[in-house]
Amino acid sequence: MGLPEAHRLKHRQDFKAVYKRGSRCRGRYLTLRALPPSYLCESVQIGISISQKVSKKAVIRNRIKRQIRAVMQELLPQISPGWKLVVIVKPQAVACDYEHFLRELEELLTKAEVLNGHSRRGVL
RNA sequence: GGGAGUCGGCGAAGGGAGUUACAGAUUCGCACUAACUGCGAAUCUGAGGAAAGUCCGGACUCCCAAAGACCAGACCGCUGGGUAACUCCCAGUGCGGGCGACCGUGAGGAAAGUGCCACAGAAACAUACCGCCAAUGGGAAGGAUGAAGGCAGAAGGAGGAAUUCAUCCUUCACCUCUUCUUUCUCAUCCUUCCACAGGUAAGGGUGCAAAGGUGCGGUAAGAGCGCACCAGCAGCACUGAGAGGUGCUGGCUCGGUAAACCCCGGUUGGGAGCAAGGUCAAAGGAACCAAGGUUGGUCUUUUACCGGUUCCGCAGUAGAGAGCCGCCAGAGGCAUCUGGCAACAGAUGUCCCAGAUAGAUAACUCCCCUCGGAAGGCUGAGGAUUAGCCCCUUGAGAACAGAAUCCGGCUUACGUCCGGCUCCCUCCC
Repeated sequence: MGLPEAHRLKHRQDFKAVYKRGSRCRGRYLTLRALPPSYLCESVQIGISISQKVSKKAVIRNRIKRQIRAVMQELLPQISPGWKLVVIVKPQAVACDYEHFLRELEELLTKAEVLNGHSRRGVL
């Protein structure tokens, strides 16, 4: 995984908690679930969910995951600490490339008020 | 030059550099308490030929108590070799296909037995629908010969007697016998016709398949009925390690199906699978079921094991999406040599080459290369045009596809590139 281990969302309970109590933002290609910080966790934890409905080929699913991870890595400094995020990939995302994901995620994170305000104007 | 066959190689995204990140190994440093562990740095490594399908064969692990014999079951099926093993691989044999290089092959037994062979067809293991034949038997017509008689006619001779009339004598007629002719009957033979019995399995038609095939003779017509060649079968000889091959002789012809049962030969404990399994703390309690049971069967021998299931609870850590081990040095890769036609084996040297577990390879920048597109310039050429070079901009550099315990195969998907050898056709010398 492209992200440092501290920023990974690994356990089933964490995923369940995000699905149960987190807010939801829908985009064209992705859906973002976000759980606000609790005082126990300090770092941002990110998980990615991609089902076989998106593509039956593991190669394609892996490529999308890697690209999303790369985007998150770039956006990581701007995210307020403590959030737990799950990115759900929609079937339309098969045709996307890195630029698409970057724009979409920045939009979704802003919508969910996860970003700490210092938007990078240069990217857009 | 074109087409084809076969063998092999390669296939992170053309080559290189860098930045930011990820995973593992090793080393070092720091923290810590001894370990485990955590943090940081450096170096190295980081998906495939199919990683895929999960179809075979194994390694490994556990369960079924252990061993032996027989049976059952399962699997295999041309020969020889290779391998840990295989339904895999190599070399060959037979058969089939191709002009050929070559390719395909589930290839023991159908003359041990049983079964099945749909539809069609007369018949699918023994039959005769159409057809062919008229030898044999039968029927019809004609002819020839023969035999015995009957009838009729003619001729001849001989004999006999009654009645009527006339006369008196003969003839005719009548009866008997002989010969000839005609006709009928019977028998035999010949010719022609019929096809009722019969002969036939050449031909037609049906079918995947129809009683060895072709030719000549032969026959009433036919037929291995005879002969020649071919195919099949049996025997013998030679040859090969073997499957087989070659030759000779013989009698004479036998459908297919064994991925139907079966027969023959060979091999073989079964099951579950790395979520296997092992390991880690100081403990137990409750409920229910069972009271000789444990390998596919039988027999024998010896010992061995002993209740089972579910739920609750258990410390800093017993984790259900899982802590550590298993878990990556291996039937390993590469090179050379030796043996072998080869598959492969052996020896020596050298190398370490993924070990994740929400699952590691990404993002970006720069330079060069190849290809495509657009605009412009230069050079050679008489020109159209074409070729080369330079500059600018933009795009592309793939397809199938992602390790999950590990190996050996098979199958499927994909693709250009590259190369070797071989065959066929055409052209030139």
